[in-house]
Amino acid sequence: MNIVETIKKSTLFHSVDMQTIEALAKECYKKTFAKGRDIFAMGDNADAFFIILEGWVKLYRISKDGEEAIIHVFGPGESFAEAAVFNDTKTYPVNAHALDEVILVEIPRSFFIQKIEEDSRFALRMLGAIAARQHYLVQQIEQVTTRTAPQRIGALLIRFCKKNKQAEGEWVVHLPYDKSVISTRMNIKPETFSRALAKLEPYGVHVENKKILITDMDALAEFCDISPSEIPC
Amino acid sequence: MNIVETIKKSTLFHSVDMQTIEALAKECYKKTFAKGRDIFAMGDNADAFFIILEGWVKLYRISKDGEEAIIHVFGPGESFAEAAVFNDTKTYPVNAHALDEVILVEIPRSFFIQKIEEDSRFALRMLGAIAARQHYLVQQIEQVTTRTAPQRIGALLIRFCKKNKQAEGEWVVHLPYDKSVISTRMNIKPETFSRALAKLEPYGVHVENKKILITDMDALAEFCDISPSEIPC
DNA sequence: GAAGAGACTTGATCTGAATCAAGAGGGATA
DNA sequence: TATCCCTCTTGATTCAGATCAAGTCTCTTC
Repeated sequence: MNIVETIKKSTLFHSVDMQTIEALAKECYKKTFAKGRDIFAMGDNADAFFIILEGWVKLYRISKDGEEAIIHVFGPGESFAEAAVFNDTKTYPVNAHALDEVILVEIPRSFFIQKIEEDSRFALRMLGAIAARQHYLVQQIEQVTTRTAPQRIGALLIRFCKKNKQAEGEWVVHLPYDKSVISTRMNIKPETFSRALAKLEPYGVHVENKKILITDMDALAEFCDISPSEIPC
Repeated sequence: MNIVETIKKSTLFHSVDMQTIEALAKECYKKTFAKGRDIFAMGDNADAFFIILEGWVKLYRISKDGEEAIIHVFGPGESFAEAAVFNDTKTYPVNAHALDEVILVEIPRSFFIQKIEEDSRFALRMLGAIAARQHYLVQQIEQVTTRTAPQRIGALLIRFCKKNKQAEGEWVVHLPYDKSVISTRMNIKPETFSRALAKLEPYGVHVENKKILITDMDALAEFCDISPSEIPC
């Protein structure tokens, strides 16, 4: 997939016209990071943000007592660190880490800001996209506190399903990264994650290493308190 | 306090020049809501957002099983529902409720968008402000999962202190709304809230109804894992 | 293919917060 | 002033998830 296509498909830019995207693409760089490499560290100068072409990136912080807290994990088509570009401090507030081999499109701050200044419609689209992400965060807060671990894990599986369609009535989810990463991202200990996944068996969730088979989507959605509109079909 | 001053003092607009604010103020309306009134409901057309002159507003949702989840509580000088104005759906995703007598400045969507279109520096400031709010939400998620109830409550008290300076070494916090609202906002049950507050006594927190006296800020900050830079002084 | 390291699972126990239950205080109303 | 209602506190119990501990499985590396 080329840069223009990637940018156009990303959630941040999908409603931006091709002309703008082509102009943007000319100013961007494709970068590859090997598994385990840091893309940037907390405190680094935030002079660019990123769209993921391939691979998975985790954003995390280390608390004073050495605990890692995963803020978010981003996959192909998603952008990250846009907000940092507008920060007063102009530095990244988190660390970014490549969970596997990652290919990114790097969008320089300078060009992005220039684009906002000269094209108000573009600025409005960016505002809308960031507001949408904010809405997602609000939902996250709601979920963390009102749902049990099995419910949250079930909801995550359903979200993964949306990307992998399968034969009628059955879905196969291939976990894109380690369970320990997923559990940390969800603020669940690995032991609890393992047990919670087992508790989903009665709702048609069958686990085989990183491959998960879902045989009864309706029962799972019901258990997780997911509204019908959010179920993939 | 007049409208211009209020807008200028709000976190959203504090870095915007007076000329723009005066133009904005001409298009705004001052509105008063009695205690207990709804300011808007989930699903309503989002054709304005608000800055609080006086009083406290809670944003909340009702889950399918009837549970109330408080997303946020806003006080004087703060703005809310800006993000809804940029949403694709263009409706409010939450309910807003007056916790006491509330005086608001209502900023119409149309004028706001027009302003963004004609003034790119203004657009950039808005992006920055929304990005900052996003940063706050990320911190919230981190706090909810990594800190105990007493730690989170202590952190809240310290945040309240920043607004009420007091005699050397001692602070008095007057809780601006009911403890039950605070506890719901923090996703803590009232019983747990009461007990957690009692657990802060050894760190110099003395409770007398809605008045709270803090005699040892350093000990409290240490217990709550608050960095020195965040302690008011 | 054997060895080792890391990822994952399973079991036992502990703990923080929710829940259930009852009572105390405070402010509004008659 | 007495009554009522609502908020808040306190106590006893339960439960979800964390922690501690001991495997098992899987993949890598030699």
